[in-house]
Parts: sequence; C-alpha cells; structure tokens
Amino acid sequence: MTNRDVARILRETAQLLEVEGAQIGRHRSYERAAQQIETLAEPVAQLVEEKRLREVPGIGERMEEHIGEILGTGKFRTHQKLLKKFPPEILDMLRLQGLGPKKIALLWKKFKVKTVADIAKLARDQKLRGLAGFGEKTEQNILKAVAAFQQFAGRFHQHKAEEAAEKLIAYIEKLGKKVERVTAAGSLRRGRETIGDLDLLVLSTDAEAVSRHVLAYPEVAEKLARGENKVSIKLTNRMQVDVRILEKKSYGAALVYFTGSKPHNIELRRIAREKGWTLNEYALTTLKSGKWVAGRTEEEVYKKLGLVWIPPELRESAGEVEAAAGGRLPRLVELADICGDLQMHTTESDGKNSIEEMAAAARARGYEYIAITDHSKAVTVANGMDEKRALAHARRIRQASKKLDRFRILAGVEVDILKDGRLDLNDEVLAQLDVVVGSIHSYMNLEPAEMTERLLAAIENPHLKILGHPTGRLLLRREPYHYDLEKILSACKKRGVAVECNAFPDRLDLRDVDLRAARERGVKVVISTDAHSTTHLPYMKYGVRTARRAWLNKNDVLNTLPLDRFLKALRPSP
DNA sequence: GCCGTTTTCGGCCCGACTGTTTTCAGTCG
Repeated sequence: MTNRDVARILRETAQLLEVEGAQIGRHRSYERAAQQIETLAEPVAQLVEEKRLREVPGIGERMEEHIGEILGTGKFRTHQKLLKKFPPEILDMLRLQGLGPKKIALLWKKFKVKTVADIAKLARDQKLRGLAGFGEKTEQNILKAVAAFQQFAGRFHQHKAEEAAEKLIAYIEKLGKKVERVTAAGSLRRGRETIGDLDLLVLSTDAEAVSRHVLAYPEVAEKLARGENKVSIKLTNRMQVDVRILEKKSYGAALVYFTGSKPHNIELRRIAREKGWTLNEYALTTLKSGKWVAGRTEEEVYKKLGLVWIPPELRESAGEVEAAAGGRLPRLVELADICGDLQMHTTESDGKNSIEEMAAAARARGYEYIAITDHSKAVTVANGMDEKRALAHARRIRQASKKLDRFRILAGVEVDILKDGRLDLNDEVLAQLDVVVGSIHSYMNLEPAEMTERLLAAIENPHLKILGHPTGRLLLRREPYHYDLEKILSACKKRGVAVECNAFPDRLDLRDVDLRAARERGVKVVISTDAHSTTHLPYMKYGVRTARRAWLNKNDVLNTLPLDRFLKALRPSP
C-alpha cells in the first residue's frame, strides 16, 4: 500500500462522514490525516514500524489504529460500513461543483439518488426547485456541473496514471527472465495532461505466462478481454489497462503504433505507402511480398521512413513529421537542464515544510537555486502574508541562504492579482524581493474583456516578473479563466514578463499548445512546481514534459540558466 | 478524531461568494 492508497481511504472516509452528518469536525481529522500521509517523505508503513506515526501532527491514538488496520488488511471497516450505507457513486456526486455534503445528503434522503445521472434527471425535470436551499439557478448549475463531470469522466491525472503504470510494470517484471522489457506506451508516454487508459507493451516469448500473471494482479477488478497476445483489465481504481505481449522482432513497430497518436501514425503509414511499404503494429513490410523491412526498434522504423527518431511528446501530428524529414526537430529541454525551481510554498503560508527543508530537498535534486514564493494576504485561506510579514519572511530566507554553500534561496512571493489588476502587496515591498510571481486566486468568472484588462494591468506593474498558472485551470475539475490569451502573451513579450509552465499535475498551466504559442511569440518561460511540500518537487518532470510537448528547447526556459544569467534574464527591476 | 488545555470537554481555517432567503446556509478554496 502506498501512502497515496492509505490517504485515499482516509479521505473517502472523511467525505462519507461529512455526508452522514457526523459530529462536527470528526471528518476533518480524517481529512487532515489523509493530507499528512499524502505528503509524507517516507512510507507510512515505515513510520508505523518505527513507532513514529504518532509524531505526525493530527494523528492520535485512534488514527494510528485505523492506519494500522488499513496497512494490515488493505481495508478500513468504518470506510466499508459507510460505503454500504451510501451508494458508491456518492463520491462522484460530491465532485460536482456546487454540490457539497449537505445538499447531497438531502438529495439522498429525499430522492434516494444513486448516480450522477439521477441528479441530472431531477434537475432537468425541475424537481429540485422546491427543496430547501434549491432554486431554478441551482438546477441550471447542477446541469452545468454534470456536463463538466461527464466530459472528464474516465480520465486520470498524468501522475496517477504513471503511478499505476509503474506499479503494474514492477509486478510484471517479477516474472523474471520470461520478461525482457515492459514499457508504457500510449498517451502516458506522450506526456498528455490526462490519460484515458494505459497501454503496456511487454517483450516476452511466453505470452501465456505473462497474461496469466497479469490476470492474477491483486488490483484487477475485472477482466475485460483476453486474447493470444493481449489482455485487457480494469483496475480497482477504474483505470483500464491493455497489456500487449510481443516478440523482439515487433517491439519497435509496436512501440510506434501504440504510442500514437493516431494522426501521427496515419502520417507515418502514408509515407510508408509512398515507399511501397506498409506499416502496422508488427513491422514495416513491403506491400508486394510482405517482406520484413524494419520493426525491432523505433529508430529503425523512423529511419527507414526517412525520418529521425521523434520524441514521443511531439507525436501529435503538429508538424513533427515534416520537421523530422527536414532535420529540423528541436532539441527539446530535458529534466537535467533545470537549474532551479521558481515557485514553492513554506509553512509561512500554506506549505508543509520550512525554508531550510525546501532548500535541502531542492539541493538534493541538483538544483543551484530556488525561489520561496509564499502567498500574499488576499489568499486568507492559505494564511497569506501582509507587507510586514513578507519582508520579515524575505529576511529569514536570505539568512537561510547565506548559510548555504553554492546554493541560493531567492526571496519571492506569489502575490495575488486583485480583481482590478492591482497586486496585493505595495510596490515598496515588491521592490525588495528577487522574484515576484503574480497569480489569480479569486473572481475567476469575470467576463473575458474584464479578465483581459485585469491581467494587462497586472503585467503593467513593473515589479511583476512571472505570471503564475496563467489560466487557472484545474485538470478534470475546473475550466480555465476566459480571456484573450493573445493579448496577454503580447503584453508579456513587450514587458519582459515570463509565463509560468506550472508543473503541478493538477494544473499543467500554461497547457502545451498555449505554451507553444508563447514560444512562437518569443515570450520567456519558467517551469515551476508550485510545491507545497518537499514531496512535490519531483513534479518538475511533468512540467518539463509539458514544455517538450510545446516544442521548447533549453534556450526557451529561463530556469535552465545558471543563477547569475537567470537573474539577468528575468524582467529587470525598475 | 485530535488537540490543548480552561486537565476532561469544547472547538475544530475562515472569509467571500452564491443563491437562497429576508438574515442565512451551503460551498469553495
């Protein structure tokens, strides 16, 4: 059981308790425990073993028992009991924007709603408006929320998909010598922001043994299909996985085929046709006699087609085939190019670790510098800083920095962009900071024209250096803000403001296509994790992947520069 | 269910927004 698994059970328990109307605050204990465990730097099982679990704030005697039960049995009785009391889809219903535990509980009591679809039907039939706290507008909002839910249903955040894939790959590799190689293909390999289902390719001579082994995987909820060299399963987390077992001779062709994207493959097949060949998942062969041409490795397949190997992130039929033919593929930025991380939080606002802890963790990743950017006062829920605290915090950051050799902690802030575009801290304070990231956290539903003006006004503030998570979207949850991105990018270019490629896997903001547009306009980019804990620093890889999907090379990303050059490349202070 | 005392039980992040009400409950972050 990973920390995330334990946290998920505790979090679901918290949500169900809230719907049940349990004693006020009890659910918060579960929520807090879930949060803590999710961000632990070491396996919770290890803490249990070393009897250190109780040292974690928010975990007391009972919670320790509960966690022990989850780790020991994989289950939690309170959780199971609650799931029996309420339909399992109640957790989905809670994800509908605008519906919380109270309203869900009322709907359950009154109408015995079992599914999201039930709720949608009641709203459509205008059956809800008589209910206490419900009106016409509520019904409309519910219908909107249901539409958003359905649009996102069945997709997973990239890090969740990657975690599931790595776990299953490790399990398959346990078969030993029978398995030569296991690779995740599909949209996960391309680094798409959300993943529908997993495609795993297994190089093995014993397909029978592999598929039997896969079906015995403890997390299989359902067998969907089983053929000679393919087995499809649904995992307990509702993710679908297709495992394909292949021979050496086909591995490269299969990797190309199953990595996709579909339009990319179509382009490749067209080229093969022009050359008198045909390309499928087994090989590149001649059309006439079916003679084998290539297929062992991806490089071999691409080469025969007159192309250099194309990085998976680019395989979206967005000009990459043409570029590969002309030898004009970019040299994409890599994780190893990153020298620093420019947005992160500490216990001063809503982060989990201290300045020193964040710095130590960043250093261990091989960085040269970071910026500590805690929230400003408008974000009250995150304990944002006012002017006085921001300055005191900056002093502490600089003191901490002085104690470190060959590593710099930059004093920064994630300052709120207020409704009218003003920044949430005064200029005198902002002028004293090294890195000012400006972000929106309120009034997210302004009319596009007003939102555009707001952002333009923020960019005009000479202290703003980086525009943080520029569109505010939350993947699978919230749509981006509506505004004129073109205008904002032009203004950023004009004023030397960098746009953020926020690497947090729920955000990935700017998204790939917009980031590419930014690059084409010559706008500077930084890739930052927005870490709220040392455990979030590794999310950098998702940001880099997104940047690669945007065709960014090292020179396009400011935080690939060593410290002195990075500081010079940022918007100059007035 | 946790925590910190007021040491044995009361409070639990809290302010803003929305849509419902007609003074506020529920939701969100």
